[in-house]
Amino acid sequence: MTGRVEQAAERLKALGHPVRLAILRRVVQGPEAGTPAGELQSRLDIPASTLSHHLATLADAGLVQVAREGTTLRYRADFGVLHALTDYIWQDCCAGGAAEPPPPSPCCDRD
Amino acid sequence: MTGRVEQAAERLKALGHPVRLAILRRVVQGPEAGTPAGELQSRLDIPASTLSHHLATLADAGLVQVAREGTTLRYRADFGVLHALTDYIWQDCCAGGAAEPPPPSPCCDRD
DNA sequence: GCGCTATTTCGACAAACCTAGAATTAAGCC
DNA sequence: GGCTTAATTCTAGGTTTGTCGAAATAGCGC
Repeated sequence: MTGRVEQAAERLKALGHPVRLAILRRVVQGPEAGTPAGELQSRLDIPASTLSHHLATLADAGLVQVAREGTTLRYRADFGVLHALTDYIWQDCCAGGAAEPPPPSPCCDRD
Repeated sequence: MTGRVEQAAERLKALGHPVRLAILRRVVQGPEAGTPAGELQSRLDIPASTLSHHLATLADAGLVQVAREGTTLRYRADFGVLHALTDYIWQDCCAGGAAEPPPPSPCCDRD
């Protein structure tokens, strides 16, 4: 069983790489149905195997989800997980600190 | 020169470790003047050298600040940096996505 | 200066990560 | 089945990380 702290750490680590941050940005700005891996590859101009590796890291962390559509795989961001992560930082990690946390994101309740 | 993406990635990576997350939590919950390294060490029960290594990682990333007080070093969280980081995720990385970002933290404007 | 305490730096080792070319699987089409 | 495209998995390399004991540094009091 993976604890909450470990899960948050895994997700933060997954975000902690410039290429993966760039990937996520592209995925977020892409269509809601998901962005094909090939499109990410041509846009970011990195080898397909390297991209695939980073995508797997993001997917393993639960930050993005995959869906097959014929031969192409579409990746889309999981905003719920992303939200839970930033919430975690302020609610579970930094609660009780000297600074007021930001509001617990009452907006953005998709899924 | 380190770009904004690289900086955000470095900070996220620094957060992406269970022990460092635990350290940060302790530091946040400690006194505003900072928590001595020795107290962190006894509370978390990890070797001093290991702790020091993680503290250096957090400090290099700018997430915590150090201040000497006699022979003890006090570590305290930099909430401004922490805030800028969570804001970055939603404003610079995930802007324009399908989900509404959380409000750009109108509260908590310390620093 | 000497001793004492708090903390870091050094050194070494194993484990994990990043990169990317080559080989492989998956799906569709003829 | 064979061909083509899309993407992953395999394999291998060099680099970075995590851990921790031992040694070194920093500050204080005598």
